Amino acid sequence: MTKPKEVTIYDLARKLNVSIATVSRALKDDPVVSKKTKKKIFDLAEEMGYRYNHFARNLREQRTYTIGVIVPRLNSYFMSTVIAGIESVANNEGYTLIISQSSETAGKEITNAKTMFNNRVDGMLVSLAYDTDDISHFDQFIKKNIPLIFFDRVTDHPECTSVLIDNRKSAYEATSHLIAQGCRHIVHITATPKRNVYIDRLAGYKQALADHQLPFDEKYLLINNLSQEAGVQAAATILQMNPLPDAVFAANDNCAVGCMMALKKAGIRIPADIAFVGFNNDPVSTVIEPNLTTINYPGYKMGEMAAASLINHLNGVNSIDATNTILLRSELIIRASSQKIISDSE
Amino acid sequence: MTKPKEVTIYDLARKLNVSIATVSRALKDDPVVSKKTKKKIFDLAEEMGYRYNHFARNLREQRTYTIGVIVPRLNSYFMSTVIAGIESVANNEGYTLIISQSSETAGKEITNAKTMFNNRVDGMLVSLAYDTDDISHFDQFIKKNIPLIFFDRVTDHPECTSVLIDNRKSAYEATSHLIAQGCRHIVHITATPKRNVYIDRLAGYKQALADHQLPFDEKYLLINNLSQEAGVQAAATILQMNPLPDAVFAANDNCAVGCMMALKKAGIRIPADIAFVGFNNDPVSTVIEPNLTTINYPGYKMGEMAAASLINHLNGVNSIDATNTILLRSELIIRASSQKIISDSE
DNA sequence: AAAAACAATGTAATCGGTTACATTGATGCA
DNA sequence: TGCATCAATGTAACCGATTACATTGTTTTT
Repeated sequence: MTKPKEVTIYDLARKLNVSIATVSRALKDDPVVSKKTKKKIFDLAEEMGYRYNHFARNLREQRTYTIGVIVPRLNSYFMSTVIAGIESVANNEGYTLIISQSSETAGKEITNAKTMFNNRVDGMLVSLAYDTDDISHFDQFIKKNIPLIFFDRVTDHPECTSVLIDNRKSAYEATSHLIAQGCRHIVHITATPKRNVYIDRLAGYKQALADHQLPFDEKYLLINNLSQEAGVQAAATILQMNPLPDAVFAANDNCAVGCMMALKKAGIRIPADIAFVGFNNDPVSTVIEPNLTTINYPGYKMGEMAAASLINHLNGVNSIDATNTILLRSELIIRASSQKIISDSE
Repeated sequence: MTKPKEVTIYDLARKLNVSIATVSRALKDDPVVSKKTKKKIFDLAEEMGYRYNHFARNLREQRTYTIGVIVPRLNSYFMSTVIAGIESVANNEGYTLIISQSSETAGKEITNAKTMFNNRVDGMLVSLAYDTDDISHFDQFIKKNIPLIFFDRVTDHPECTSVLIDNRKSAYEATSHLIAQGCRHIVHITATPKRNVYIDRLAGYKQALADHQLPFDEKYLLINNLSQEAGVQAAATILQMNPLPDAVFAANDNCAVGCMMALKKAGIRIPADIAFVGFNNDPVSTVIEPNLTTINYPGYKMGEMAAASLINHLNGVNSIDATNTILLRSELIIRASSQKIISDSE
């Protein structure tokens, strides 16, 4: 029941008749300590089951070697892939992650930010919630010079780097692809245009329409929370439209899938009657029938890039300040859900 | 560029002409400090932007208020739901989480355990990787009296509590359901029987067969890693079988889905030719056609229970030692993929 | 051979809290 | 009035590292 006493550098020093300074230096492999002494110290540390006390160091160094991560949700394929990328880099560099989810609400995001701040993270990686309006809860970090990097769901901030894809271009490609398939009445389902990803995808959609002399019709713009259920509701709305649209471009795969299922149930043929394009390349896109055309983008890489930038900055290797935005490549993956014209055999 | 100096209790004490002891006590709302003094201190702390230094406390108290979480993967719907449950409880109780994934490999799990240990977590919540054989990497926690709770993928350990469902019973129900539908040649797809979840599901499957006078046929037992791709390969194996089986009970939904898709492509009708039951109630189970019959179990609740037990134990409220296992309820959700006999209309 | 240079190690202050024990002043009671 | 009691606050040791600066002994230089 009683806790076994921890071994400290004092214990090691006493046993070997050296000073704690020497032990401390030896343990961090300082070249100033002789090889012989180092070996003795390493061996004894091993033998006595010494373990490093981060808190003593943190207290002294005023650093924590901890990175705070706030994501909208963990249970999306994309986000957990990003986190895997972040983790691989962070682990490698000796940083620990504190991960929390905002559950898409600004309130939880604010709470999480406060927790991170009080835990004195050395840096922050953030992807914003749907409904976050102002980002003043991140000012505390800026004020204390704690670097902050946004990824995917970013915001324009003079002091922060962003890691993301070109959402505008991707949406442009998706929409153009539908137009090339002969679609003229294209619905766009997206979330409240607070987040860059939705603003930009909408812009890309509009641009594609404009470039092909198609009018933008407000009625074809459906705003919801992009959940699968929201997709089902969107289907109901679509079924009321007259004329029926001939394509849907949804800002994520989940919502597209919900919508497709509901439309199919209503007797709509996909892609013959309505073609579909989603966004994210979620695994579900290859389960739904017909398989969903979507935009693929590198989540793992995005996590790696964000973490690497942050850590480089923390280590003073290169400053974040110079870089404002890191854009990653994305691509349109064409599957059956959008192919009205069968061009190449599969 | 220079870091603004942090405000400490010494600064507060100096400004108010009280001792640091009084400030420290006031800040933790110790009743021994007078209300007037407390108020003064709280107000000044607020005004000066004081923030609590966890590291000083941790160093002194030899606690970290941190819980380590190791899961096989984050990007599964089930696991991220569990984590959401853990997080809600931990946050509420003032604990911080360190989350990491083993990526289903023992090697990574060992590394993660070491990291957690060196970060001096107060307690551990673990769900084991596929291929973890021995769990000696958790001995270090036991030895230091750091409580350890397993959830879902558990192991029998005299010192540890487990939180899970009755996998045997669930698998028994699933299999019995298939038998009730008239199936006689039931394939079971599962993972290496190292983890309780797979051992128990297999046992439940066998038991159901035995109770209905059906023979257990080794050929009908397919072992793989339960990924979607593995499901596709399983389909190829199934197609070689003679006679063709009339049902598949897969130990997770993902694999079932992969298998179903491949079989459908080969012209097999589901459930007419082969009925399907999965496990987990992953969202994908309602996307696949026909919708997948599966076992639903409460991930969020499981996370809550595991975290609550651990924290109660840490706070000395109730000892873990007494409780060895916490079983949660699970249920069979019948959908189209297994209904050969249409009993009730939908 | 004395001085300078250097390698190896030691001393002691510091980080910011917690808390056992000590002190102070006010109140209660005989 | 004098002593016990108690509420409120203070003093100082402690947690375990880091590191600037000091010290020691050895080697190189002239």
